[in-house]
Amino acid sequence: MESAVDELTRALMEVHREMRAILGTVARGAGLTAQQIEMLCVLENRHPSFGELAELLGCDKTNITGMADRLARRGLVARQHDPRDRRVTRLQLTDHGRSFGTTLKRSVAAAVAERYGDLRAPERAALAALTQARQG
Amino acid sequence: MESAVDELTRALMEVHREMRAILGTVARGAGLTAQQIEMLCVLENRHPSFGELAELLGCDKTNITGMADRLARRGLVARQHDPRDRRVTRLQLTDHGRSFGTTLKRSVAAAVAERYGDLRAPERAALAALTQARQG
DNA sequence: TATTGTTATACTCTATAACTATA
DNA sequence: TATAGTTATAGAGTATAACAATA
Repeated sequence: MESAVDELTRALMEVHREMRAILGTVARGAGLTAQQIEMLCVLENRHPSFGELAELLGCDKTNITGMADRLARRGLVARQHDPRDRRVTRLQLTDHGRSFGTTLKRSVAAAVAERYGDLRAPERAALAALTQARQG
Repeated sequence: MESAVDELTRALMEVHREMRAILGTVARGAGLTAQQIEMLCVLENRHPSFGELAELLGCDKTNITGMADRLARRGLVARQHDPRDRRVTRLQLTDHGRSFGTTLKRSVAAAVAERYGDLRAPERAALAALTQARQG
């Protein structure tokens, strides 16, 4: 018999894997990678430093330089120097990046609806609670 | 105001990103990659063909060859030829791979407990049901 | 001295196209 | 002819170590 935490872990792992497949498909169709879509989504409500981005994405800060370069080359993001600490660089969506991100989110939402659209209210509430509880 | 699907998508994206960070940290500590951990987890209850593995992991089948090679080199998985169709190869956990996977799952569960441990029982049950319902 | 972002390097993940073996 | 896995190739993600600029 499984403990409550093991059961929760198994469910979260499966959600993670299915979302990874969805993001990969959407990214492929848009000529991007899943990691790039994730970065665009993270930037939607934030203007983080490179170090903060690394922590948000769960990777080393040395990776952020190259990812930012590749997204900047496509005109989706732009570097912004922090005036209060000249060591710090922040990343921002461009207007193009923001509208492109909106299009991507619509594609992801369509795939989510197809895959999870038959969810009952309790499951949806649980998912919402999962992420909202941690913001307080 | 957000639609129900948009809200669900946002929650799933956030769960995905946080699980990605957790898996990355656990993988780093174990000298593996997040993708390798995912493959070991997928193999726990299945013995899929390479094509099925590609679909489960949301990537092209050409990637599976190299991933299987690298995990086999560490003695964690083993190829198995399907006797009914000699074109098909299936992948299996070795005994070592299974016990190693159990250790990894314990690390992931510990991180999940720390991050999501304040969830109430109803939310946990709903989340567990989230993925079980879809198997029927 | 410590921190932030960068560069150099090596390995892994990823998709596309072409290939071999089997059906 | 069609399908399963492989190989070759190129680009992207990843961590470690060393570095320049700033604090």
